[in-house]
Amino acid sequence: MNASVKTPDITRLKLLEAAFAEIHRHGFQAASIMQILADTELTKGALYHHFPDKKALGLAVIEEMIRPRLAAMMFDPLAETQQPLAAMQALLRAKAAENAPWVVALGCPLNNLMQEMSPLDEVFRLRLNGLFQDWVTVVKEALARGKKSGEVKKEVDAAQTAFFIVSALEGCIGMSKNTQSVEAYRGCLKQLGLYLDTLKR
Amino acid sequence: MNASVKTPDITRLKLLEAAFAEIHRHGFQAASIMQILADTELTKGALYHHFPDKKALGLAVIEEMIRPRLAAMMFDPLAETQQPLAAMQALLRAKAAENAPWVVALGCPLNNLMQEMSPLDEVFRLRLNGLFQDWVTVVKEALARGKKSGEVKKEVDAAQTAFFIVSALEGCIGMSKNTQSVEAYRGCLKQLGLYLDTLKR
DNA sequence: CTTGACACATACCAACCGGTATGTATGATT
DNA sequence: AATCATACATACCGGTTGGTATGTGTCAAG
Repeated sequence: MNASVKTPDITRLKLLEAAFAEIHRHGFQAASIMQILADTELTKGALYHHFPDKKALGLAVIEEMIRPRLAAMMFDPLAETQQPLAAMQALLRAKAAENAPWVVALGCPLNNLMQEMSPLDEVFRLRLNGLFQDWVTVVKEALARGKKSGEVKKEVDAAQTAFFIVSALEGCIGMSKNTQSVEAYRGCLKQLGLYLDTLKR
Repeated sequence: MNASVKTPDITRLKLLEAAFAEIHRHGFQAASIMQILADTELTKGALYHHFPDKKALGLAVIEEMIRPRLAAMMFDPLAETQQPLAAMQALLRAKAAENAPWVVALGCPLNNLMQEMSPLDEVFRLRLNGLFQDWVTVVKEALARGKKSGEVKKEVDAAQTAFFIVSALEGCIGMSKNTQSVEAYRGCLKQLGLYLDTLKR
């Protein structure tokens, strides 16, 4: 009956991708199960076979879709750098250089979910905060290495500064989404870059 | 029948206050009309007499609840200062000194709505962005005055920097909400303060 | 060849949603 | 005193939601 018979992991992946897109567009609460099924051309039988409920689907999206993307984009480039400031500057320049930054249209998937779900559901909050804290930790340890290598001022509080950098970046993305302006986005990234310069020794 | 007869503006205000709280808790889409009515001990007749639909109620909350509060808290202190950096530092210290910052629990009402509604509804986005831009403009003009008075470096791009400052602040609040940590909140505000110092001449 | 687990599809449901239509008490106007 | 708009209250409605119960085709094991 189905075109692709007996390929459960592919089906699951299709559901995750569609759910990721739908959640990114409308948020978790407003994300429609029916819309996800329409996008995937699947049925409720398939979805509820792979996920016990909507919440589990959302959590799976966080762990299996958002986390790996964020890791590839933000964690890996800072993984073992001795010059975190230069690496982050390069990262910001690369993001600013995109001709159609997708984050300006719909924002950062992680931040969107954090703002929506954290005050509403403790399980969601803990998962999202775990991912966020991992990010902050990556930046923090990179800054610590930068202090050792002499790129970063010794006075810099690595933990607080890392938290602030990630916060400011998410803030820039969020405000640019609201403004719907790539120009504002690039300007905000530029100012964040200028701030990073002040951390140099 | 009703205890307070013929007091339409009071009724309207009660609806706005309850709607503001409900929206702050659950976001606009998830805000329940029935819950607002339960909180106010009113009925649908009252609500739909004062507001044509839910959307109009939400927009009224933005203009009549969020805007004045934001203006009192953030606009007025910077209105005519010649030392914007000092004024903002004082503002940040005051916010950090609160023993139970309400923004850590539920976040900034403006930012919450921006993140949720901007990609979904253009009317909402324009209203929210209007308020946000007013905020940025207040900061921008304060920075401009600071440049004139000699407090702020001349190289500072007032417009971009103002956008960044507000973005970073909203970012700090949002991330702290997610972390549910007053300590993180204070640390983030402190780092924002250190950034402001770098704008000094 | 049969059995049974897996991977779905179909049909159905109670709950809740925003919104509306109608009824009614009150106060001001004429 | 009669009229009428205001300011609500009550009852109701269609649509959508997430979720479930049941049916069915496929494949692997025995």
